[in-house]
Amino acid sequence: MTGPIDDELWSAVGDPTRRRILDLLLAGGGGTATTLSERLPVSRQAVAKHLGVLDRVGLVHGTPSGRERRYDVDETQLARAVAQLTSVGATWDARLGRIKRISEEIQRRRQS
Amino acid sequence: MTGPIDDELWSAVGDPTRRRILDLLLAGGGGTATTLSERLPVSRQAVAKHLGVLDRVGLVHGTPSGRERRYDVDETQLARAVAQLTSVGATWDARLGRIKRISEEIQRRRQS
DNA sequence: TCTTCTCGCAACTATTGGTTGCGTATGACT
DNA sequence: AGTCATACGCAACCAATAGTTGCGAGAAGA
Repeated sequence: MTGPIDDELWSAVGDPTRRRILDLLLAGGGGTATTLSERLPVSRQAVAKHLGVLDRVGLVHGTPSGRERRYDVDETQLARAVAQLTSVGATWDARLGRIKRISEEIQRRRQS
Repeated sequence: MTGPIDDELWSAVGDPTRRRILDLLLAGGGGTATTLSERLPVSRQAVAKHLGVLDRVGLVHGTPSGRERRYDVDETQLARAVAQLTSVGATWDARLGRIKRISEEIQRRRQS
């Protein structure tokens, strides 16, 4: 339904700093490495590196504007990532449910 | 609703190999480092390390049995992880929706 | 012009996911 | 019992990455 799982997308959103960067970009409607680093506990260069990997996997898009480079979230790609998160979650959930039903079944048989 | 986001849990399931290990444990009803490594493209020691971090964050539980150590999924903790995945996904989804509505609103105002 | 700000590049460190090799202990077989 | 096979754990090593600092360059503004 959601296509093959994209490991790059996962590891991109697997990093806590990158998740916070996405949060900030969503909340503030975009931003630069400098403005983002002011609200994060890491340096501007660290943020720039993260923006680089987010850009490479397509979750954000950076456009140079004068002496600064503004980054914005790619909504389509983020929606894709969200779909994959919920998809994997649903798969595990289903397996957990099946295991629970099976173990209950076994218990029932033992008691009879 | 789901409590604070647990970065350790996230980075635990952020690794593709660890996700596959969880898949295999769920599908096979547990396993050992050796049996898992037979179905994975990495060595037994790599799997053992991953099982170590999964154990530390509580997603699996290893019990020594004779000369082997069997690992099983902690269903409660995995359910917690799934809840966090879907929670973050839902948050992003909501923000995406809000942004879309706002941008549509702005477009509407421009046209009038 | 001169200053200031933001960016990008380079060097360096720590952590982590991966490997191989080896020693040890437990289970199995004769 | 004695031996063989197997599963594990530990250590050393390598590559990639998340982080740091320092510096040079280019655009904006006084």
